[in-house]
Amino acid sequence: MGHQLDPEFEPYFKLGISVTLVLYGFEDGHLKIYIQKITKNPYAGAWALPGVLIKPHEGLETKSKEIAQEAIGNGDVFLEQLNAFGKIYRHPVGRVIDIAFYGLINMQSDIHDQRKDKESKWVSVKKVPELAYDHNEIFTLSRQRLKRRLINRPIGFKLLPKEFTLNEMQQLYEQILGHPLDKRNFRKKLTKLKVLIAKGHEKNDGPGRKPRLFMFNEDRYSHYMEQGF
Amino acid sequence: MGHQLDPEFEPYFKLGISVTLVLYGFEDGHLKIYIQKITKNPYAGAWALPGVLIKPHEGLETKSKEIAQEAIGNGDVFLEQLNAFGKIYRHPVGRVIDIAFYGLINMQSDIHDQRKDKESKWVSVKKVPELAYDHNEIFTLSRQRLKRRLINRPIGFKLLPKEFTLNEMQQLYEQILGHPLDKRNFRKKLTKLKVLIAKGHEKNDGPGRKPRLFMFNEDRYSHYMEQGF
DNA sequence: TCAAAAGTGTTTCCCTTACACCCATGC
DNA sequence: GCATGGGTGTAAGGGAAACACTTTTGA
Repeated sequence: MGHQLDPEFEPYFKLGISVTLVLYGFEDGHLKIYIQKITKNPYAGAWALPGVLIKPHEGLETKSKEIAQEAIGNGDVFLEQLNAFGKIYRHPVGRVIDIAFYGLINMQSDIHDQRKDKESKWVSVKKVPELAYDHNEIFTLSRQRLKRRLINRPIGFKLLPKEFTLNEMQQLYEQILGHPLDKRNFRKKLTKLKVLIAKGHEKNDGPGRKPRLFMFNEDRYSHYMEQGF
Repeated sequence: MGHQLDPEFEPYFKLGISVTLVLYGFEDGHLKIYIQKITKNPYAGAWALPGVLIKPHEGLETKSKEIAQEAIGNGDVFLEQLNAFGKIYRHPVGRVIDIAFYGLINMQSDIHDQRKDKESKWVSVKKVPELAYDHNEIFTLSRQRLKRRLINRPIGFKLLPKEFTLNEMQQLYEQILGHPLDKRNFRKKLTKLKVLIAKGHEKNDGPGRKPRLFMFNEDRYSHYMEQGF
């Protein structure tokens, strides 16, 4: 900033702020999140969500995109702020307030680069291990938010490939909502919303009938994104 | 904290964090928020939401309660975190990240003390003036959140006096939602939810029939607060 | 007796839910 | 031909929305 700090304010400008990201993807019928191993002490060797401390001149949204860029080589993905986490002794180095974001990516096209500098992996949301700091708490909150958002907005598409089958989409919804859905009712609702455009048929490797492929209708999509269902 | 900061982390722990509060009340059929005049430069004389910078050992929730305590002499009110606001040049003194909360109070019983040290007032949400910093943006977001919350949770009661008439309650809902409601449908819904307990009749000063008074059913209330409608 | 506010039911429509069988394909 | 996954329709019930008049009271 270049400001000379007024001494009156001096005791206040001593906090750290970190930005943490819960990145969601959908692959092989499973909802997954991205985690990485911490390389530095303290907590070296522990799994954690990607995140960094910010410097005074850095912006929150910008930084969250940078985290995505480092994780998957792509900073141009859907991100939304979750909440601030301010437990007083949260970080071992000093007082840190964490601003958490969650992001939704399409694992087929949005991952441009798997990171090399740190050990990282995508884990099913059902098998998330113990994480460092209070990251399990952040993860839990992000799941609740994702569920709420899915009910009110068509964010599901962010997690699906360009072309997808209705059964894939239903699997995704079931995993986020945490309960099974009726196939016919699910399709009826989609039909009514008119958000889908039919494409051809996919080659299916296993046995069984070839599923129909769909894309989503961008116009309708952005309409519902603003207005809600 | 008493920590000696590792030099590696030194450039990071230089930010300021403020907590800001949008306090809502309902009076004379109007939804209102609490604002106060800033006494110090910069921005001296401008209206703003109540808020303060925090020190490294202070907690976010604790601080938001302290702000309520200073504003209305009562820190025991409903508060919920809104969002972090991180515009880089938001604060003239240095980089400040603001964590905003909103609160709901009953103006008849929760205001124990009107603050004396600063000029302050309650203004209708329809007449909120230009505010300092980015407080108008925070206010706007808080209104959206309040609306969303009202649809899913019975938070309306937080804003009403212990005993209230159905028309008062409907007015409140209409103001938060921003559109008129049908009187009969509104009452039908309330009846079905069984959240109300009938009390006596109020003395009405003007002309017109005496309205029935109601209290809310605490058990039902907390049930819906957890589960949603 | 008039003005002002409170109170009260019915109908229609649409969305939600529950539910079971046939179709295409690969092996 | 059989196992595997994909696809389809109908009926019943419940909540949402539209809609207008009567009652009580104070002046």
